[in-house]
Amino acid sequence: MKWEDLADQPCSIARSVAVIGDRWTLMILRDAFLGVRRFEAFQSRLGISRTIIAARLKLLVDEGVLAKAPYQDRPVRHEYRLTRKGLDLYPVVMAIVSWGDRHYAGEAGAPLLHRHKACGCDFHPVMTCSECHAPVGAREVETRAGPGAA
Amino acid sequence: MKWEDLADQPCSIARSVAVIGDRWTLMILRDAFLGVRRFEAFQSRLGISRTIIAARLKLLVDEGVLAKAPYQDRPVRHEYRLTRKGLDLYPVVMAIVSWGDRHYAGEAGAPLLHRHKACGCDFHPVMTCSECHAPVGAREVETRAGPGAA
DNA sequence: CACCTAAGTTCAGTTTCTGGACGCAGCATC
DNA sequence: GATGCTGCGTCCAGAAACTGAACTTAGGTG
Repeated sequence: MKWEDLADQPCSIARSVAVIGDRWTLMILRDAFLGVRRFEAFQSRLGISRTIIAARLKLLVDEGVLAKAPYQDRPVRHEYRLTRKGLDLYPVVMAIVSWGDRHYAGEAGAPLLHRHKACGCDFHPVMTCSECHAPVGAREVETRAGPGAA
Repeated sequence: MKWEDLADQPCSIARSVAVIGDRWTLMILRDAFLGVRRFEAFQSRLGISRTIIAARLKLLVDEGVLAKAPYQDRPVRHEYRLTRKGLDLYPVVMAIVSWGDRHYAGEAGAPLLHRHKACGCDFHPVMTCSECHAPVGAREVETRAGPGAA
């Protein structure tokens, strides 16, 4: 299977991974959630090839995860902002952060802390059931084919 | 920045992405959560080069996400099982599924349904605050440097 | 003995990624 | 009015990753 074929699979993971599953795309999204908006900023923070930055940003814009908006005229300059669809990736990013905090933080502790403005506490994300609101673990779920199956 | 340097960054995303941020690794993890355990099964389900399967499985075993256990002697055959650390990736996988369901399922609906055994309902994951148990959105969080910052 | 399975490994050819140089538009400075 | 700077890209040759197909190993089957 080629990676472009992933988008055509009857699988939400495959379709998502076709967009965000790239090596650097997740790092770009991390920075986007931290408030980075400009090409130069993404490039200098990540320290990778401008070619890749350009290609990844274009893919994310094409997919509607980021939107390009002018922030000045003469010369026209654009910035990249998370769209609603992009903001919906927050649980993905936080789940990855949380896993990294748990398994790779080491002695020093987490590199970043996240404070929930509503309650004022530093928190970590907990995945809960949309129906009964209890935390859900891998072993407590049964999977079966849905309406969009092949 | 090189791909391998990600693991040394003072950032939980970078460190996690160094392990699971590969396109095929996430697909392997999807299958692992669906119960796939054997080399041949991963290979035939994904339809990609055996070389890549072998390399990705080895990385996941080296990182302690999967564990290799013999399931028969004469000849010895091994299977790959999710470890505790691997099972901790469930929120990541479910968050990706959920995003794909929302933005790429189309008319047909979700390819897979997930039933929470505890309450018996089909559900989607909701990210909540570990402290106040309320759902958390991207805009409701403040980030700041933690003890493990550079 | 010939053929089969599971789990890899090896290899040559192709694709993708990479760093570094370059292009370009509009200022600002001299 | 030539030179330089900033922001945002594109281009190119070399390096790395991926690919399919064949091969290996260790035993099982008819």
